[in-house]
Amino acid sequence: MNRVFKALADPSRRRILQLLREGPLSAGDIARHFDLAKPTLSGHFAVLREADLVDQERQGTTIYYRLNLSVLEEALSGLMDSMGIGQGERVAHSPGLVKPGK
Amino acid sequence: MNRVFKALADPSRRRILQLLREGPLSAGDIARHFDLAKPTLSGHFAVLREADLVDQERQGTTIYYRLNLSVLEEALSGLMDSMGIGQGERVAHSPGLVKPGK
DNA sequence: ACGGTATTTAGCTAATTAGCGAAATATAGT
DNA sequence: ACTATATTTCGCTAATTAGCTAAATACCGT
Repeated sequence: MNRVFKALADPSRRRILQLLREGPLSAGDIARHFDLAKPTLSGHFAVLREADLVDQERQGTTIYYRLNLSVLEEALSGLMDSMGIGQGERVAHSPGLVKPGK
Repeated sequence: MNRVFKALADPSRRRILQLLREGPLSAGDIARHFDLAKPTLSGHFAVLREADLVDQERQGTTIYYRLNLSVLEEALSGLMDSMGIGQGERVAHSPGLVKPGK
């Protein structure tokens, strides 16, 4: 859980997670959105992977990254709980499920 | 907002925020909970202040820190929004107010 | 086996960070 | 003015981090 917050501390990494929100992307796809060298991005992927925020899947020569949303949710709601934020229950907006507060 | 996540990346600083959840505490009060030198803690306070996560108020010779909950909420819900988490509205549990999703 | 594409690993540098002890500052009381 | 207490600033060190280029690895097609 500490790894998650460490991972979230970098803006590029937060941006990567945002991009993955739409669906899996290859390392190259992601790199196209940044002005950083591939190895630099690769390092960011490693950090996200170690925090378990993304999963990796090789498909031929390209590697796809997929957002692990549950880990992010867990960490954020864990922090919110520990800070006493949002003790309410969460109610879906439109076609909705009820998610318990913890 | 980047400063907030940078500030949250350190476990000691998260712990400090947690302690402040109960109410304002002096630097010394907080220091008592840690095994760190005062100057080290003072550095953490500075980071939290720069992130606007806490307010400082001098009272005589002691300085009190108060949690700035709204900034924390803002940052966390901002991230959640950008990640597509929690698009539901938040409903208070018991004696409650309704907080809009964004 | 070779050549091409995708990605990571290795090795480096510069910047940032967390920690410390010692000294400085600020306020209160005498 | 002096002493005591609370906290910060200064100056340092060791560890971590983000960035780079160059080289290595992995897989595919021929």
